[in-house]
Amino acid sequence: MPEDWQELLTRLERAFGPQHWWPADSPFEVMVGAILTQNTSWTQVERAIDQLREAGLLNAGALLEAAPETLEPLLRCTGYYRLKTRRLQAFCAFLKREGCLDRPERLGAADDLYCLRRKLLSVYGVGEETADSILLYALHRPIAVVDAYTRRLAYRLGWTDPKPSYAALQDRMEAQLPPGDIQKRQELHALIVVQGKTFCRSRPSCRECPLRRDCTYGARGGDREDLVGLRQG
DNA sequence: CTCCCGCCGC
DNA sequence: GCGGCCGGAG
Repeated sequence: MPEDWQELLTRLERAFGPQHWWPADSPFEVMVGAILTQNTSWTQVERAIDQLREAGLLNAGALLEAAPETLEPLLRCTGYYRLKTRRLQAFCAFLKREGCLDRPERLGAADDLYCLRRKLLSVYGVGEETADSILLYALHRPIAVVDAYTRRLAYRLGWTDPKPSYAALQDRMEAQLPPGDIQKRQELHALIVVQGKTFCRSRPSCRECPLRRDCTYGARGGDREDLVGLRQG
């Protein structure tokens, strides 16, 4: 399959069904999750969010006022817990500066997409992927999210070099997606994550992969599971 | 042991 | 570009 992100979306949706990520959660919860999930599995993030909620700290005002020693034990299970305590509080301080401490969903309401994106990137602990996840899933802005799964999949499909830059890959996705289509962008990223966890893992399991016939990686013999027992290492 | 929806500071 | 941050699951 030549590079075609809409076709990819179609095939993944056929394989895995619609995902509807984060529809029920509050925007603030999505923002917290986006920060906590940095280099961390989502199951641990859910635990931490539950613990914050039970402690009554799942709102920006409370998080900002809380002592770091209060937050750290609750974030411990996500790893980098001291770092993430600082990042969460930095983000809440940013919400306060923007005048939406108690209305996080209104963040950047008056800003255009790229102005708001630049603001987010200026916050300590918010990089491109975190910023775009917040824009797309918490604030419902139309922007394509790139992550490690996206890079890996694009490379294995034969669409890119091994390490395309974030901006380069994002531009290529944006060039093919209907402008302003939020739902397609949300579903595409969600489905790429599912694909990345299920089949296109760092140790790929290509045998039952829905993209097997479209993928140059599998066709090149990249399926490591095929090699188990044949290699000594 | 590796891997997990990265980012910062050097 | 690279190491540090960090715990938990497989």
